[in-house]
Amino acid sequence: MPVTDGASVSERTVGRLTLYRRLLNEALSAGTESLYSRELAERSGNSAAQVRRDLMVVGYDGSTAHGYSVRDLLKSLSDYLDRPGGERVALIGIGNLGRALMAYFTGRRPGLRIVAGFDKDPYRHGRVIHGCRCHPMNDLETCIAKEEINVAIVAVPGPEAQGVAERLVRAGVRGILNFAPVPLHLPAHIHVENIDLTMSLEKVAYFSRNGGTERKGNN
Amino acid sequence: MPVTDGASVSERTVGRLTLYRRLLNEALSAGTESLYSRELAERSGNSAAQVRRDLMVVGYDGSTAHGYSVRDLLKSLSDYLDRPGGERVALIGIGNLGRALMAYFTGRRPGLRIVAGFDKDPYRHGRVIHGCRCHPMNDLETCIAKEEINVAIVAVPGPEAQGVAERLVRAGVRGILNFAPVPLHLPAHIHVENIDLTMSLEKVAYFSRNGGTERKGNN
DNA sequence: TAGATTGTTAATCGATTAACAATC
DNA sequence: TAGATTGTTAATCGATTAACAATC
Repeated sequence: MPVTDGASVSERTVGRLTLYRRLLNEALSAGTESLYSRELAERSGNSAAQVRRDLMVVGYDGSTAHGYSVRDLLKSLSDYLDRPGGERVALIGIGNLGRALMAYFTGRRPGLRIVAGFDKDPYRHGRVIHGCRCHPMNDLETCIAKEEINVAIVAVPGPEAQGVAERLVRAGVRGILNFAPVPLHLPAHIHVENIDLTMSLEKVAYFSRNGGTERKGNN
Repeated sequence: MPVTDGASVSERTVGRLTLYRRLLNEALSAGTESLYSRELAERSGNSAAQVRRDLMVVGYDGSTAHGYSVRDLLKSLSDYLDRPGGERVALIGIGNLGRALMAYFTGRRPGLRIVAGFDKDPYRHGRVIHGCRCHPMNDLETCIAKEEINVAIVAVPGPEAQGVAERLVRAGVRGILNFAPVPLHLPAHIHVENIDLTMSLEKVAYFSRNGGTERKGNN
């Protein structure tokens, strides 16, 4: 039974849970039916204590005899992490990066689907890219309402990102994955996850000169 | 004068420094010649105390009268962050995502250039994409040595990533930006920065349902 | 049983923020 | 000067890890 919540969970913990899920799926494909915290720790690059603490939050109890049942744990993780019925995602900005993201997410995780694309370029309107139709920006609000979309990916140029994000929030979006290299200023209840490609590459460049920072596990 | 180093700097600090640099460049474009920690704090989404502490590590002193000189601070940041002569980067995997990354980084930051692409698909060998030639995987080691490359971007499918990463390290690469959704197991002195697109989207989806986690500033 | 693993709390570690004397 | 800002240390905060009784 999943924990009745109450305690809020950190961003890092949720990240690690999604990683565990992936590793558990791999294990299941390889025919492994049960796993110890120690094994999941090695594969994920975290400590065994952290794995146990993380798994506590999803409310699934392992056994001291066989560790964790892979199937049962996957079920608990899905109950904890996924929206029942699946998550419907909008993608704003169908440039080079946007199209690559379309391709990347298509079919990768069922239950996490990009169902609508938007671009200001009329040339792209009506086109279907990787099974997803591209709409004009004017249709943003109505389309997001009609399709019951809660999550959006912003892949527009930096100067346009803040305006687009504000429109998304007014349309009812609650979470944004932002690829534009600008800090978005939005209400506190909106969750924003920034992927700043240039910043990441600059960090790698810096530490490639100034010694590795043996950070463990996930980003 | 830049600090003679000694104290190692956290990954987060370096990330914020690159963000400050971007904001300072914007300010300079807008004609702003000096800035207070408070202003940089607002724009970056961090606290003023943190901005001051961060800027201390680059060894540039502001003045109590006018705050920080934008030009001089940019110079100090460049001295601190950049490799003299610029950073030469290799990109492994020229699929949808790889090509988008080529386009994204081309001309965005001079001094941070993708100078060689690699792919196992013979169809792509010899092609020039966004000004960068695509080589066969066999040439990886020789090409990286010849081009004096220290940093690589891995955009190959998950199952191939560990093998590719090990070859890169043997060839002399010291830092890797990894887009493959697998934890890389490499020597501790190699810096690995993971960008896990699915994990990031799953985190956004989770927190879009379970309340915003008003995280400040950068990722 | 003996040995290993679990859930869970206490101790540790590191990063952020608050505070303040020195400065302009 | 008075007010605001700086560099820098101390206090706070949160996350990770170590430890251990209970369990199989």
